[in-house]
Formats: sequence, structure tokens, C-alpha cells
Amino acid sequence: MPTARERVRAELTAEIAEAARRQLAEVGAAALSLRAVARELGMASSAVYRYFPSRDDLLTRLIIDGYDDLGAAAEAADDPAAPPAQRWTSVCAAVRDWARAHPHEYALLYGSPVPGYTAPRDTVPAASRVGIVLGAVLGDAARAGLLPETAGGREPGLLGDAAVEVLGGGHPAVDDAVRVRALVAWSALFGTVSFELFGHLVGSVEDADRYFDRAMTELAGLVGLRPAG
Amino acid sequence: MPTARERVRAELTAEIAEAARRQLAEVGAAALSLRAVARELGMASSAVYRYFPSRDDLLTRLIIDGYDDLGAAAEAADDPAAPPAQRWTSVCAAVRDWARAHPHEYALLYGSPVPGYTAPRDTVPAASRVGIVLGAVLGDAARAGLLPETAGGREPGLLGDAAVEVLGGGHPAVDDAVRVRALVAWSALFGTVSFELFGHLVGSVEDADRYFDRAMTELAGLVGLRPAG
DNA sequence: GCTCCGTCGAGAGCGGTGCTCTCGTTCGAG
DNA sequence: CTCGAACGAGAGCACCGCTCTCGACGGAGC
Repeated sequence: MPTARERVRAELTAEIAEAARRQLAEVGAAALSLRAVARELGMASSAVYRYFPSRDDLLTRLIIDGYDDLGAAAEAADDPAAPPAQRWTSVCAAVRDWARAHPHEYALLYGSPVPGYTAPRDTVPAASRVGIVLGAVLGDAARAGLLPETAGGREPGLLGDAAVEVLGGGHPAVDDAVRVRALVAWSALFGTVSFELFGHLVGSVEDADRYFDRAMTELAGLVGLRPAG
Repeated sequence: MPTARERVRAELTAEIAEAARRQLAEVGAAALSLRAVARELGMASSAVYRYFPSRDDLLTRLIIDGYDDLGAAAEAADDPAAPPAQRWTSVCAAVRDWARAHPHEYALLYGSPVPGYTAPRDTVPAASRVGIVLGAVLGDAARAGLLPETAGGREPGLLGDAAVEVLGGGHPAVDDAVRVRALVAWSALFGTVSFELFGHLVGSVEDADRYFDRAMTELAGLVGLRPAG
């Protein structure tokens, strides 16, 4: 059981992280100032270092929280009872909505790695949640026999174990060719969201909502999820 | 004709930009210090402000140079005599090679936008070069009759004029459905490169070279460019 | 109940940053 | 030849991440 001291410490740690998250949402990761966070909380800047050893550790906390928030949004948008193609587009739309609602947090997660570019292992589980949701859609479609027949199997040395486990989990209807297309679609989802958010689609796309819906439908088709009917 | 003073000014401006580019390649955009650039050139930091009004203007110069360098690499990799599908994968591979050779510059171009920075119009022409190369591949394929027949035409309000002009230039074999797929493939190219460079594929992909080649072939198929044969 | 000792907050300080201002100097156009 | 514009250098401002020290508090052990 946590002592009273540990409890108030955890509380203050969360309070600092929350203030930092507000700062992040306002000015972005590059301009996030540990001193400003301390000012907002009415404490000396040196006191913050009792709770986060460095600014990067504070950012790491925000990264994990961001991945978790995005992952929760993706999971909440997935209705396992819906047709797979619709599940796919719904989850993708949820990712886009979250990114548009939290642009600076999205940039922190999927933009340029910040300083020394060493992603701690702690972030991996949280970062995997969106991929797991999309992988479950693919796996459920395979189990329901809704995926085109293939007979490719594994291609040694091409993909990692994590991809195999998440994407279909070894169902025979999901071979490495399908997994490659799923990874491409997954990358394309975030590539599309990043391009929209970072302004690379300005001039090329007018109706961003309609374009995104069309794009995600194309990607669903790429991985073999045809619209119901 | 440029006076001697203008010439030495342009020379020094280029020298500053070059030193900044070296700094960028070493420590990344976030850690690029105007003072360090001045030190490397043996001048006072305040003197640099005679040539670049602010650090962001210096970064803008590096962004334009980066887009131009990447665009030149993409153009050099395109052999108009080759089959369209092969041209597509060659250009994509050139983009990936450039990104791996210049990771920090790539992150500056396609990662998170810098804090207070809104892309000046100056960057647009340079930034368009890769898209123009890929669009030319698509247009040439259409003119050669190598694209599947479609009859969709325009979908009002969906895409911008820039996309129409670059992608096929109004050839009847390229309708908005094809253009959407081309934009998706374009976004997926940079999504894939970003994921690889930023570490999001760690654990999922083992042989990055082979995976990228497979991924780009899938994308070529998505836009209708089938391998020769 | 009292005494330690670990934890805590605060402040000063270090070296760094972007940027501004002022000061002499230098150069070139008129 | 003159005079104003451009230039380089330096000092200085406000801010940053981070470290160190110092006094105060509070819970655990005697």
C-alpha cells in the first residue's frame, strides 16, 4: 500500500504532467518549457526536477499518455459487430479525428523524433494499440472467411514476429503478402493524416473529409476488405 | 548586374546556409543553433542577422534547399524510357535513399512543422518536384494506354487544381478516382519512409529493403501501374 | 516523545539560446 | 571626395535546461 507521502507524490507528478500537456497543446513540443510548467503550478523550476529527471522524461510521459489516449479513441470507435470494411474506416476516422483535435500531441507521436531520438521501451505497448485494433479487424475478417483466398504463407526474414502476431495471429487466410499490404495501409493511414495536418495536401485536396473517406476505403480494398454486399 | 557588394553578400549568405546545413545534418533542426553557425564561421552571432532575419528564415532556406535536393534526386532516378511500374519504384527508392542519407533534413521537410512556422509560398515549387515526377509517370502511362479503362471524370469539389494538373494533366484515362489513388500512394510513400526513419516499423519489419520494394510495388498496383509483361 | 535522516521546495548560479541595440568602421555610388 | 548605407563586433535582455546548496518539514525507529 502506498504511503501518504507516495500518494501526494504521485498526485503532484500527475499534476505536472497535466500542466505540461496543456502547454504542449498550446505551443507544441518544441516550445514546451519546464520552467513555464513550474510557473503555471506556482513552484520553483528546480522543484519539478524532483518529479521528472529531465525535460525529455517529461516528454516521454506525454508521449505515452498520447499513445494511450489515441489508442483508447481507436478502440472506442471499433464496433466488433460491424462489417470489417466499415470497422476499418471507422477506426481510421477516429485516428484522424483525434489527430485533428490534438495536433501538437499527434506531431509529438508521429512527427520528427524530438532530441536524442531514443524511444524508450516503455512507449511500445501504448504505441501498439492502434495497430492492434486494425490487426483485430483483419483477423476477424479472416476468421469470418471474408478475405480473398491466398496461399503464400511466410516469407522468411521479411517481417518481424510482432507483425505476424498482431496481424491475423497466424490464421491461414492471412499470409505475408496480406500482412505487407496491411502494413502499407497502416503506414498510409498515418501518412495521410500527417500530410493533412502538416499542410502537404494544401492545393491538392479541397474536401479533406471526403478525400480521407475515399482514401481509407481504397486502403481497405488494398488489404482485401471489400465493402459489405 | 550584381555589384561587388551584392556578390560578396550572396556568397556569405550561401556560406552561412552551408554551415547551417552541416549543423542540421549533425544535430538536427531542433538543436540547430544560430550562434553555433556563427562560431563555425568565426563571426559574431549578431552579424548573422544581417543575412537571415531570424532562425526560422534560416530554416526556411534549408527547407527549400532540402526540397530541391530531394527533388533533383527523384528526377535523376527517373528514366522516361523505362516501363511505368519500374519508373514508379525507382523514384520511390530514390526518395527513400535520399531520406536515409539525410535523415535530419528529411525530418525537417516531412516531420513536425517547426513551432511558429507557416510554410511560406517560396517552398511550394521546390516541394512539388517529387510529386511532379510521380505525376509524370502516371501521365506517361496514361498516354501510352497502359492504365485500366475508367470513365469517372471529375468529382466537383473533391480535389484541387494542383492535383489535376500534376496528375495526368487532364488525360481521359486519368479520372479523379485514379487521382485519389495516386494521392494515397504518394502519401503512403512518405508515410512508409517516415515510419522506417522514425522507428515505427521496428519489430514489424526485418528486411527493410525488401519490405520497401514490396510496399512500393503494391502502391504501383494501387494506382494501376502493373509490372511489365 | 524525541531524535534523526530522507524528502522536499526555494533560490542562486552556470552556460547556453534567440534576438536587439549601439557603436565604430568600411565601402561604393553620386 | 563625400556622405550615407551596409557591415562586424560587442554588450545586453529575457529565457531556457540543469545543478548545487541550504533550510524546513515529516515520518520511522529508538
